[in-house]
Amino acid sequence: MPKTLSIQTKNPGNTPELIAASLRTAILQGRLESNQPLRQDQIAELFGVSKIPVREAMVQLRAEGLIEFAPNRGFVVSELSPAEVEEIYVMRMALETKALERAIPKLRSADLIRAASVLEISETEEDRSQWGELNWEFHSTLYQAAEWPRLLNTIRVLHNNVGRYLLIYLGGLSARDASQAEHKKILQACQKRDVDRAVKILQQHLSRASRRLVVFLCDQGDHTIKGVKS
Amino acid sequence: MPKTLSIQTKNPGNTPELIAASLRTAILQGRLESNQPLRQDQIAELFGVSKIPVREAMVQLRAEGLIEFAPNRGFVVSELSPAEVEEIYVMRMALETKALERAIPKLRSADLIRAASVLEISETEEDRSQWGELNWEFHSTLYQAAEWPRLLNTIRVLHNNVGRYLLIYLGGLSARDASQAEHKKILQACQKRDVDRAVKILQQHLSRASRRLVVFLCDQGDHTIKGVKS
DNA sequence: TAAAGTATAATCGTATACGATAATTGTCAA
DNA sequence: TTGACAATTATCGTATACGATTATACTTTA
Repeated sequence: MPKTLSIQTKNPGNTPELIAASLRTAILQGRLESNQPLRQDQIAELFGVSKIPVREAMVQLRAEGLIEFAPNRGFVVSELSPAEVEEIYVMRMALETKALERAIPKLRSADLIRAASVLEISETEEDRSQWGELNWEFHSTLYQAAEWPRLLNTIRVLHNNVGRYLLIYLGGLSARDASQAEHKKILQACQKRDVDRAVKILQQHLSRASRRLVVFLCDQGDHTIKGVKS
Repeated sequence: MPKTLSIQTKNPGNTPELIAASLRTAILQGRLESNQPLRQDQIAELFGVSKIPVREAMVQLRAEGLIEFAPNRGFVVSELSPAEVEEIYVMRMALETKALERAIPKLRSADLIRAASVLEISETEEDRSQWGELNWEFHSTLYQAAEWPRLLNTIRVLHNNVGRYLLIYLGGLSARDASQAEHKKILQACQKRDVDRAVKILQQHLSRASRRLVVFLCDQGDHTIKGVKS
C-alpha cells in the first residue's frame, strides 16, 4: 500500500468519484501493483469516510477493468496476461483509427498547437509517473476533435488498462524516444490533413507498442498465468 | 415502473449483480423507459434489500451506459440521441468486424449449428421482448469463437445500449425479415470460411440498422435533445 | 394573479453497527 | 513433525438510521 493516496479537504465533487479517481491514478502510476488487495476499511480510513462510498468507487473501477472482484474476498488490482494486452491493443487499434479518421478534418489549430506543446513538455518531463498521462494527453487531444465522447471514453479506459505496463516498458529510454518520434510523425500527418498517412503511422505505433509490451511481459521473470504463480 | 422486476428467493449469486441483471433486462426489454427515474428505496423494497446493494448495481449500470446519474438527484434510464446511436454503431462496426475476422477460422461446427438454431428459433419467436436477446445470441455465438473476452464484453455493452431502440424498430416485420435474411447470409459466409464476405455483409448489416434507427429516431414525434423536450 | 418565500415531504448519501464469510493461528492426535 | 480440526481474528456485505439535499405544496405579498 502506498504511503498516502490522497487526502481530501472538503467534498467538491461526489465522494465515490473522487475516491475512484485517486485509486485510478495510483494504479496507473504503478503505486498500486497487480494482485494487491484493496482493503475497504483501510481505504475508507485513508479518505476519512465509511466503506460505502469506497465500495461504489471500486464497482466503478471494476467496470473499467482496473480491479477485479471475488465475492467475500474483495477487490484486487488486475493483472494482464500477454494475451490480454494483445487483445486490448487490437481494440485500441480498431477504435483509435476510427477516432483519428474522423478527427483530422475537424482539428482546429488550437488542437494542433496543444498536441505539439504536449509533445514538447514530454521531452523535458523527468517524472516517469507523468509519462502515461502525457501520452494520453497527446492522443486524446487529437481524438477529441472527432466529437464522439463515448468512443473517446472507451479508448481512455483501454488506454488506462495498459497504462501501468506501458510505464514500465517506456522506462527504457530508447523505447521512449521511438515513441516520441512516432508521435511527431502522427502530428505532422495531422497538420497536413493526411488521414491515410496518420492512420497508418498510428497503426504502426500501436502494433509496435503491443509487440514490445508482450515481449516484455513474456520475458519478465515471472511466468504468471492470471495471477497464479506457476 | 413495471409491475414486477424480479423476486429473488435466496442469494445464489451476489446481490448487486442480480439486481443489475434484473434492471438491465428490464431496460433492454423496454419495460423501463428512457428518462424514467430509478428510486432507490422503491427498487430496494422490490428486491427485499436495502439501498446499498441497489446503489452498487446502479453504479455498474451507469458504467455500462444504460443509466445516468446526477448527484443528489439519482439515476434515470439513459436516452440516446440519433448522434449517439450513430456513434455506437461506428464503434460496433469497428469492433465486431475484428471479432468476426478472428472468429471465423476458429469456429467449430458446434458454433455454426448453434448459430443456425438461434436463427430458426428467431423465425418462430412471437414474443418481441425476446428478439433483442436472440439477436445477441446469434452475433455472440459467432464472436465468442475469437476468444477475446474483453472485446466480446465491450461489444455486448454496446449492443445493449442500442437494444431498446432496436426492439422498437424491429417491430416492423419487414425490417425484421431483412435483418434475418442478413443474418443468414453472414452465417453462410461463415460456413464457407469466407472472411471478407462475412465482414462485408456484417458491415452492411450494421450500417443499415444504424441508418434505419437514426431515421426512426428523427421521425419519432418528439424532437428531443438529450432528455430536454423542446 | 404572479412572484417570492416558507414549510413540508420525498429522496439521496453515507456513517454506524452487526451478522456472515474467509483467513489465520493454535491445538491435538497420529 | 504433520495433518485435521477448532478457536480466533480479519474482512466482507448490508440493514438500519439519520443528516443533507432537492422537490413539492402552501403561503404571503405586491
